[in-house]
Amino acid sequence: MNASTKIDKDDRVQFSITELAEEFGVTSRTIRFYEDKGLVNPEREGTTRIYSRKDRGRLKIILRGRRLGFSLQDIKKMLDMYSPKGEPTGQLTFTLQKCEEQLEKLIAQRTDINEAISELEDGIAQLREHLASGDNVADGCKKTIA
Amino acid sequence: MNASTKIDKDDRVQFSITELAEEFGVTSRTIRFYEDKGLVNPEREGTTRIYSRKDRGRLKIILRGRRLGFSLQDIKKMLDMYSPKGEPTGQLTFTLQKCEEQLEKLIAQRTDINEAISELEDGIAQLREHLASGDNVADGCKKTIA
DNA sequence: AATATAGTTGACGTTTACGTAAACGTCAAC
DNA sequence: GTTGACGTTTACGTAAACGTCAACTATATT
Repeated sequence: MNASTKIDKDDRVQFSITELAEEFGVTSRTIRFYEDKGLVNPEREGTTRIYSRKDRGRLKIILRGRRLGFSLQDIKKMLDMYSPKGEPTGQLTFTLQKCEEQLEKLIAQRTDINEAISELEDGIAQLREHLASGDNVADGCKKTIA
Repeated sequence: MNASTKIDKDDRVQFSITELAEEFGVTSRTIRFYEDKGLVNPEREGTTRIYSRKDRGRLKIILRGRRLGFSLQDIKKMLDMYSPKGEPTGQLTFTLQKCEEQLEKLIAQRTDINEAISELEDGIAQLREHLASGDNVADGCKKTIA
């Protein structure tokens, strides 16, 4: 049980926690944390975690979900509703709904950020004026920004 | 000490905590919290906080700072460097620098958000396709979103 | 006086996504 | 037979910006 059980090289079937951690640019602590939260459930060899390709896939999904701003809770639900055998219709509509919600949130955020950016740009311009004119601001400037 | 000390109506000189809380749409607890953090320092009449117009101005600044995404710490520094008597030059350049930093952060955030939005829009489109075609997704869909 | 109203302090709770140490097991290599 | 790398569990810590609650106090009105 050595050369035969040992995996070849690149298209692995099993992965260690650190391998996946490195591959995805997170710490193993993070991956264990996801397990705590019920997002992954690797096999065990004794106590050591053994990750399958499927587990790896789930991790990929989790990480993308995070990038897209989903909470781990939402991601869990999406994954949970996926696993059953047959019709993933429920899961699909759920995911779709969550995606749409998130999309709206992001758009709202973008709006906010755009406003903040405008305000800041204006403020910066005014600050520069004051600094250039050596203005002895007494009480008027703070109204601009701070 | 009633009709004379009582403020007239609109261009007040003193404010209670709840007045300001309502005006700015925050709870009084929040305002006290800001005081804890050293952002405001209202007078006291006994134990009761009395906010001056200046305090109110500071609150305004604080709230705008929050909207612009500054941390309370940064806001505090901006405010702190303001109060001294003379040249607010130091404060101005500090504030300016912070503003520029924040502007960059916000722009970076906007970029991230825009990417996320694109990804989400794509994902949503694909989910819709699958749902429309009644696709019996086995393992391919989850690669899309979840 | 007693209730009502507003205000205060202090301390702990909340949320999210992990970090960080402690203390120990396991396995291969030297 | 020890070293070192990697792994495990348990559990408390962190950061930000408040919320919540309990127990008082102070003032005003009934």
